[in-house]
Amino acid sequence: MRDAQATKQKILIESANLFNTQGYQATSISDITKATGFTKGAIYRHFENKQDLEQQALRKLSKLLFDNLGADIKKASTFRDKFDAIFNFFESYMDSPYYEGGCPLMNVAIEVDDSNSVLRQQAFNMLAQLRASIIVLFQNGIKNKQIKKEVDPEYYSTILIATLEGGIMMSKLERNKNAIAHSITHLKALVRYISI
Amino acid sequence: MRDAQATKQKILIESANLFNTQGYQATSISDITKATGFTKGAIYRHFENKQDLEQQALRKLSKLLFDNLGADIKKASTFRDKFDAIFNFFESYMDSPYYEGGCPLMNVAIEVDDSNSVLRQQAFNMLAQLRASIIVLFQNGIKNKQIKKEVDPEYYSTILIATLEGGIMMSKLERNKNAIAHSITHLKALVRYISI
DNA sequence: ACAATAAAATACCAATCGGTATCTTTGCGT
DNA sequence: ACGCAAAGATACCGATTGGTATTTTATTGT
Repeated sequence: MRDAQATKQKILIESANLFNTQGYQATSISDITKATGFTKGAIYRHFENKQDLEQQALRKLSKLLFDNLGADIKKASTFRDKFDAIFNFFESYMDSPYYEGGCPLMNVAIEVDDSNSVLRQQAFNMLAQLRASIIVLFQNGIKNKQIKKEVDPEYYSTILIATLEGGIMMSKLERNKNAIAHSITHLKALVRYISI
Repeated sequence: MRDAQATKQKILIESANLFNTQGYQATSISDITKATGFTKGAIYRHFENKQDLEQQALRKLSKLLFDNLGADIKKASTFRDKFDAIFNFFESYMDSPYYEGGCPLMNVAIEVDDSNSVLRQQAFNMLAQLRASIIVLFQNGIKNKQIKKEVDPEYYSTILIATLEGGIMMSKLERNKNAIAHSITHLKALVRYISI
């Protein structure tokens, strides 16, 4: 047979890219055939329907995101460097070819507000996972006496994510890095402020 | 004749609502006919095409936003109260029936990344207007010796908007006010910090 | 070498899209 | 009271949508 696994991955990668840049609803199956070179027949062999493809594509984006972010955090040794890894990761949304359309989490969160949407639930889970991994950093910082013990990890993780996501949105809209750069500068000062 | 002005306004209001909740591309003309009770004939009498309707609807949302926000800011007397007015305004995105779909600026910014899109340009202008009006507050605060003179208005206005928009996104996704509430608490502390 | 079968291409489907041309209704000026 | 023009309804258009049934192509085991 032809390499079924390879074509499925290609369809997944290309459609994830299109979904993240143009939007999920705005991307048609025929858009994906053009991008992949495969026909509808190939696509519907590997995916039940468009919803299924959307969900699997987002899962791929999510995995890519957390794998890379997790690796970057792990690579950093000091807790301050770990936060910098997060900041750099978000700044890379501006020029990384892997996430052409910006943050997949935000893109889905804004596009989908349908209550019973699986996509929405996936975005919800992504936010939970992102917050959880940041909370761990704060907790470890407190445990290791690098962060003041009265700091509320849930509170500060929320501030971090909100500022980063908002900064990305602004920088994408203005097509320059000022907003995300300012956001990161501010968050670094904040981290310094709650450090011992 | 029937009240042409009234029907145009109704079409504008209902479509603005749909665009802001479902998305621009995701809202079809027939969606609008169902929401307004008018037929396609009526819609295309008042608007050249869907793009034209989208642009006029967004302009209406933008005007509504800045009229209300401007009035709230004007009503507040002290500079601290003026900032609170901004914070309250963003918090109201969570339950105000006027902006069911969240912040129109962010919604358009995320949905549209087409370069030559008029909608994108409108969102860009909205961000510029929002930032400008916040910068004025900082400048006046400095002039009146209520804010430290070394504060950079452009920098802090960016932080404010980023944190608020990000907080709204998170709160919308999580369907509770924690994120936006934390964001506002943090920004209030920040304003206090740069106050004299 | 050749079936068997999985993978992908092709050809179609009804429904819906944005948009237009035409017809009907409404209300104002006279 | 009536004609006229504006407002809106109706009926249609080609293109595209997501999806399916069927056919062709390629690979593997024997």
